[in-house]
Amino acid sequence: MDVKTLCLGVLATEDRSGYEIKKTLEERFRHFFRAGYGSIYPALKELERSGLVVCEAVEQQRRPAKKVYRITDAGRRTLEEVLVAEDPRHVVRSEFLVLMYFAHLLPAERVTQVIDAMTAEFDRILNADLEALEQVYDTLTPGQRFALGYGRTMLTAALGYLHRQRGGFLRELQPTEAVDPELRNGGLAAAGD
Amino acid sequence: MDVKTLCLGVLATEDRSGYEIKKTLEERFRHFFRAGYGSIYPALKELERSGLVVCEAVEQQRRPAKKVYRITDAGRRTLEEVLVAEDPRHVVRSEFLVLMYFAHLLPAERVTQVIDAMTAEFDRILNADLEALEQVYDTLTPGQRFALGYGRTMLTAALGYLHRQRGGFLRELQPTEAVDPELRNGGLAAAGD
DNA sequence: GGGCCCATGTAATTAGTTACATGATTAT
DNA sequence: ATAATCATGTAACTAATTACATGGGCCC
Repeated sequence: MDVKTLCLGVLATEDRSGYEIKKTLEERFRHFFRAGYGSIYPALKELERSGLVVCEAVEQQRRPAKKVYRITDAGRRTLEEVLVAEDPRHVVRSEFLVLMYFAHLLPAERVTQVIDAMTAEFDRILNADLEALEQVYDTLTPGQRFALGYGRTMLTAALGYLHRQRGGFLRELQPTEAVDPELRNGGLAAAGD
Repeated sequence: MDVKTLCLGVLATEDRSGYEIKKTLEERFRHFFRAGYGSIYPALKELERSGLVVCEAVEQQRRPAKKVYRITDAGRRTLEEVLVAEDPRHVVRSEFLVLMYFAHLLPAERVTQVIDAMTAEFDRILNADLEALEQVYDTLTPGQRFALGYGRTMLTAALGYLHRQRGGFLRELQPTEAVDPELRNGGLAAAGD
């Protein structure tokens, strides 16, 4: 499943230009898929070439003209085929966790800074991006709600974990003051949620 | 941050061959980073070329010889520099959620099958892979425990969400029987956890 | 005047996956 | 005998990112 499939999926609901598809992806797929113009425009061109979408230039007042794409019947068939045939992957690639994993090799301030930056980013996604989606909850399909709810659940869990672990973790990284074994054990217990 | 950095990080703790690095990544980074031989071997070659690791061939009885890599001082410096300089990303790319997002375009059985497969995979990672790590909890650094705990928290939250939402979601996808608006509202409330 | 939004696109580069190629030993 | 594990590597390919290139309109 690549950006071509994504575009086809977005176009299955409504005709859109490449630019508008990018906006849609930013609004709705932000927390689980991202794509830039550098992959969207070539994808649309390729979809057109293979007859899965058609394209119409639309002039606008006081705006550059845009190329609006519409999915064809062949496109709908292909979309369903792809979504039925491929087994979907769920890949997390976290340089953040890699850095945490190697925390003992780094200055504690750096670790602190990275945790706080990650917390801020998660918080922003949850409270700005996903909140905006809640506003239009009624207009969403069950699947869109499912994906939204999944994102909300994961971000909430992540923020909770960061909040609970931050203090104890950073204390453990300080080699200067000896850590009470009881406390370290407390860290273990706290990790269990 | 690429596979080169990962290898350097793993070697910062202990000398290892490419094959052993792969095993380590599978055991310990499975839920947030993966790399195959096709990226690990070239990475080690490049690290050696730039003097960040050195390599020694080790003959073994009844086993093929292996090339054990050791990190150099320059390697340790570079590793820290990279981990301090780059701001780490945390990227989720979920074809699973894409498929859920487009669930209304698919047969309900397909959606069911995909949810159940995802559930099984999460369950396996949580109960086999991460459980094995708990066995050696005492030998882990705080950072390794942090990463482990994060993974456990996320997987538990994901499994909880899938478990809670599965029934209601699949019912909503059935267009045959009309859905009681009250129930649909119930789905909304349930999504709020 | 500066910066952002709308709007489309290409080229070079990066990075990683997949498949191929080889081969001994060990366990079932 | 057959599969799995140990062990290394390359070549072709796929896919996406980043940077570049262009240009009008709108808002402060």
